[in-house]
Amino acid sequence: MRSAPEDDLTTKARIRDAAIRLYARDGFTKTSLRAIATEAGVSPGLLIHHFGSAAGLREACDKQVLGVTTERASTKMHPHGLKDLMSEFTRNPDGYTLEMDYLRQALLEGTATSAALFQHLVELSETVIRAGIEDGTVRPFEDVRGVAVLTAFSSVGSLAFGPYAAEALGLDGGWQGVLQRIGGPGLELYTHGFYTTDAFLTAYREATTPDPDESQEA
Amino acid sequence: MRSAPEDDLTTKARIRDAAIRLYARDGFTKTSLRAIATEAGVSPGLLIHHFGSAAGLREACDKQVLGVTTERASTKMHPHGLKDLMSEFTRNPDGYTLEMDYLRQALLEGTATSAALFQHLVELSETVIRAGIEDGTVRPFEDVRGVAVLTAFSSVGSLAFGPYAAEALGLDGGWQGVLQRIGGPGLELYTHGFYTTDAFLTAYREATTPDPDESQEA
DNA sequence: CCTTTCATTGAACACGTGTTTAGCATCTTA
DNA sequence: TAAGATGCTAAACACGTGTTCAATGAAAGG
Repeated sequence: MRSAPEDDLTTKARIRDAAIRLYARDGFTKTSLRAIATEAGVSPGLLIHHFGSAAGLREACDKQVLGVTTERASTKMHPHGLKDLMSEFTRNPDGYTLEMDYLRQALLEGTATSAALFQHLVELSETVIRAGIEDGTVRPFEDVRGVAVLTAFSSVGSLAFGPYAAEALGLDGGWQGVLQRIGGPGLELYTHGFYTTDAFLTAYREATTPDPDESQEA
Repeated sequence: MRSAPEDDLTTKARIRDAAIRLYARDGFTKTSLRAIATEAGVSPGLLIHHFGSAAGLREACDKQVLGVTTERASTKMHPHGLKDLMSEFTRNPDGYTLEMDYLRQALLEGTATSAALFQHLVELSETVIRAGIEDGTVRPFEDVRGVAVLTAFSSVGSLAFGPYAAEALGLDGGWQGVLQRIGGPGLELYTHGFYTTDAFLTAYREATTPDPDESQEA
């Protein structure tokens, strides 16, 4: 009783897939309707006949990519943390690259979609962190949301700037190789920390909690 | 015996500054020559008369912004770590916003400039980390460059996606407020780590060091 | 079979872009 | 003062963009 999936072999779906491919590869602003039409082997007018406008096509692509990724994410997310998703990813890295590159471009685009994407990731991080605190594997941070934003910065940063990091690390292939290289240091950082002492933290706390009677403190 | 600085009041400099302002605010692709001309109170043809082409104007802007920021960064970087730069920044946050927003756009742009910028930041992070390891304040990581990439992800992420995080945190004003909010959790994370146990790290290490004679290990 | 609908195309249009060109005014310099 | 360079403008050009429109082909339905 599927409604649309069997519709996925039509020219309309072919156009959509071609658009997703080019959007993911070259970005949204640098991809013209004519380029998509050529990629799909079709005339430019047909695109807007099927999707109404360029914005309509973009919307359909967003819906498609967001649909499959959030579906995958939610099914892989509920049981435990990111572990399943990470192992799933490392098992078949190529299965996600198209959607990931698309999300990367959407993130770099600088529109309301980018903001929504980022904030969605923050919410997700916060949920995971709270669960980790609950079962005792994650430190009970005061500002959980702040930590969630921080981890979101790392995740999103690795996705958005992974290709550049690949060059810096002498790897080839975009963010996929970077993720594997980064896993070790990341876990090391996340279990043992970065500094050897808590001098910086205590100094920061003393500096940022300026109790009004600071002279009487000693 | 200054060569150019006194030239900084001419219309050519006014055009350049107007361009930097618009580039920083709206991004490069969304800023047209005509918009810059209007902002500078000048005719479109004058821009290319002074700078040869749109690319020439862009280049001049890059040179200007990169010049002042790297000058500031190097003078503030040499003595100690980021501490001076951070305190300097928190003291007068508005003094850097224009250049930072410009760099943000350059980072999000997705050209060779973005990659160069990121890689420069990785080098800088690595230098700082190595210095920290030397004086004993930073943990002696195996993969220093990997950690440098990781910290670069965080820095660049906070710059690039700070505005979105501001919305997620209920702050207003872009990445400036986010940095202040993030400082505490960041330091907490960097001194005590994220996890409470090293279970994840050891599990990862066991999984990723598959010595060929694993059965004889015990 | 005829008709009606729909997918598809090629050419055109309006618009915004970077760039060119000719002209004008203004300032410098001999 | 006359001449020449320079700062600057207005109008136009070539080009790429998204979009429209009339025409054509094929498939579906009565």
